Amino acid sequence: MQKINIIDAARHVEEEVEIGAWLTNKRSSGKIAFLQLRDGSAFFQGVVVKAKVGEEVFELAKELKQEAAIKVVGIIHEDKRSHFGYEIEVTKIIEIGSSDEYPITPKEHGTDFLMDHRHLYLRHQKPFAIMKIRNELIRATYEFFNKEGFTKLDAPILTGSAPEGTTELFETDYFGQSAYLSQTGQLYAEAGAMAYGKVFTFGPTFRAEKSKTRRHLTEFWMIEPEMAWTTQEESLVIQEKYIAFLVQNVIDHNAYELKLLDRDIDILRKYTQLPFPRLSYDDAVTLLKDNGFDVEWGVDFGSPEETFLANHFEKPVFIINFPKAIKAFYMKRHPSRDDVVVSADLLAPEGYGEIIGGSERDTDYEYLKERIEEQGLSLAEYQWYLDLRQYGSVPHSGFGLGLERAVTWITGTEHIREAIPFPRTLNRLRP
RNA sequence: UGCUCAGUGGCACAAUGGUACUGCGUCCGACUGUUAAUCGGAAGUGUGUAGGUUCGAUUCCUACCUGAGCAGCCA
Repeated sequence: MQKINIIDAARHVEEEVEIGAWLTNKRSSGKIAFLQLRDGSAFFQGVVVKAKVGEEVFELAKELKQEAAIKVVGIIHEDKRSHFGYEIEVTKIIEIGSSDEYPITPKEHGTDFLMDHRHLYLRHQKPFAIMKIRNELIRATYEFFNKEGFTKLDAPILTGSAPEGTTELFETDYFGQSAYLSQTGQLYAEAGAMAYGKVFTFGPTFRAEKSKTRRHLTEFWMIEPEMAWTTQEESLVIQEKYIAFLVQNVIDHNAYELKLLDRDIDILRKYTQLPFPRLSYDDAVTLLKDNGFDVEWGVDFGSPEETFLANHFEKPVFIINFPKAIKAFYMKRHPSRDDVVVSADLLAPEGYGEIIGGSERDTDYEYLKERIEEQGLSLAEYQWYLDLRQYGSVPHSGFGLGLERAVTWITGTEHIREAIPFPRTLNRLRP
């Protein structure tokens, strides 16, 4: 007899199979019981008919508790009365691991309770669907960048200095000296681009900002591609192609999960249609003013502004060439203007905010040295970075995508803490 | 950090200045197609912490703790 996963049930119709599963819920009447099963691949139900299995098996079925681990033997049937379209007519049940007083009941629970039980909550349908889609985004990311000729180059997580200076960092002890958890791999990616042409980093990132919003985590995963011999315009084309590729792969591979989440595929399809609109920062300010926003040229946009801009276009939109004063020191000066840099943020629709930040990097040694000093950063700490401009400096561009922001947006989830297995936020370090 | 809101049995909620409703879960029973199944019965603990007002506080007041939402910061 064959052991199968639930997701493959369609290929085993009318066959007798064995499935290792957990019981998510159970309903029973006097002569028939429905066991709601999950095995990590999908969810479906087992039907236990007393007249067919006999007293003993039927009684066992009725005694099983929520989250009991069982081996189920039975015959797969196609059946429209099952949400999954298929179900298993159970002939035999073996209880492998019992369960008692499982805390997450079939009724609704509060966020705090569910996050306290995150280690168990991961078993349930919504986290299941989101984590499967997260996995697809990770898989598709590797596929995309490998296909495009990138080399994955890992940036260090422990660093000796603050790459962007301004942001708060987690500090830790490194054999008697201060070390910081990485808040970006960007500068290291630039070193990689000068070595291997096109590289991407993909790893955890830490921000000790006391942010308390649905878009922030203190620990999150970031994908940071960096490309030598590449202008910002060329980088934008890669960025939109990458985003469209991610969305398309989720549509192609996660129809089941999107259905569990009740996510509208037609909306997602719009996000695969290129190009994405590009709006200059100048024009964005004008557009916002025309729509009643109280903004002045030179300020960074807040969440309400970002939401308005992205919803205005119903697609992800690039906001290009931000004021120099509000952006990082390494961004390239605009060729004909002194007040803006060659940069772009990609704003996701539906209020999900900035999912990509990127720019062309300045290539000039003296200019970068000045800007590092201007921002009060330690020249000694950045000497290695300046070396990249001393030895064969070339035009190059890069960007960073926040994985959890992308997951939250594509899955249509309310809060970013749902987009990572064990979220770290201002008020949560456990489990 | 600021503003706003909230803290009641394992969970989710209700309530009046007079020691607390209901549902889920649990236990017992019924039911041949359920979809957070339904129906009948039972057990269980007690209003975040510390003060104050009051004959009496879950309710009113003060402080604190914890959490949530929003804002700032950013991905």
